[in-house]
Amino acid sequence: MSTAVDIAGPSSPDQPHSSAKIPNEPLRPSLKRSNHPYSLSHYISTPSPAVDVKGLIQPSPAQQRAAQPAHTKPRRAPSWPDMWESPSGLHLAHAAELLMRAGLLALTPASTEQAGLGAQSSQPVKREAVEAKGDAEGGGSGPEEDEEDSSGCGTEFQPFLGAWFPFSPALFPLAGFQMGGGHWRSAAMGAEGIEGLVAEGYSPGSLGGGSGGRRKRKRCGECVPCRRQTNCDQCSSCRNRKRGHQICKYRKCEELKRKPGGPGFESRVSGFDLRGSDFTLGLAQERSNGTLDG
DNA sequence: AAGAACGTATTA
DNA sequence: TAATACGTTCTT
Repeated sequence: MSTAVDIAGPSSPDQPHSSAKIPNEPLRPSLKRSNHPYSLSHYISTPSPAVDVKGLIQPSPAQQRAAQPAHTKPRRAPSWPDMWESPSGLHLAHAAELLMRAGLLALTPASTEQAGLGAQSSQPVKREAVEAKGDAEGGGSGPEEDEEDSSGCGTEFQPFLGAWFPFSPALFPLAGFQMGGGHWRSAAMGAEGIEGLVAEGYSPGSLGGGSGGRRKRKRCGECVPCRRQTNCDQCSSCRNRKRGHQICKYRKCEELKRKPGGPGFESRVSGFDLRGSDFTLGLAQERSNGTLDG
């Protein structure tokens, strides 16, 4: 009896009726590639409205206008990515502020220290903001500056978040939950986490929200259905390809069949402890236990 | 709940 | 620009 999990399945590779464009490689090169051409510093230094961190603190009038509802009601309630991808980032910043007021969101030691300093004199914070602004605008920065930026991003990123980014890095997993579905990475990984996402097939645009649309997950390339190279041409998806826009049922990635976030998503979020790094530590533990992915 | 239909992101 | 296919909504 041949079942759906049989790689040969209803249509083995020698059968002629695989439809139009079946990749020989089950996995796209972009998925396999571990070294993404873009480093974190690229996204930091690349001007992008979605990465305009300065705008999170003091949104320009234009950004504030953009944040207004302005017109029609959304078809559905904003999801996490929607919030994350807000042109000004105001949703997330606002949420962070509310959490901070509620005492749920602790600043990193660096940030509290900076906050104290800022109470007396906002100079340090301002200076860093200005420097970061220069980076973000990337205006006139020579190649040597790029070099410096990329080499130092590992050490710059943490103060970058802790000092004047108005919320703890612990918020990043919140966004990451939805961003990556089963592939999200903890912010405890810092730059690695983000670059990991990129390396896993998330285009710069999808990460930064460039196009502002929803992001698509990609097939894992490793599950049995992904390994199939031929369409069955018999399932409803194959027969109804023109209208259905769906991949053959026997080739549908197991990972994509699950809801983004997967089982346990709710409990992980509800058990989220924003204070301190307990949460990120827990995530690391989960990861090492192998209970996180999959 | 499952499947169909559609919108649209992504890729070649 | 067309093809592919993921995500969402609608229908059964």
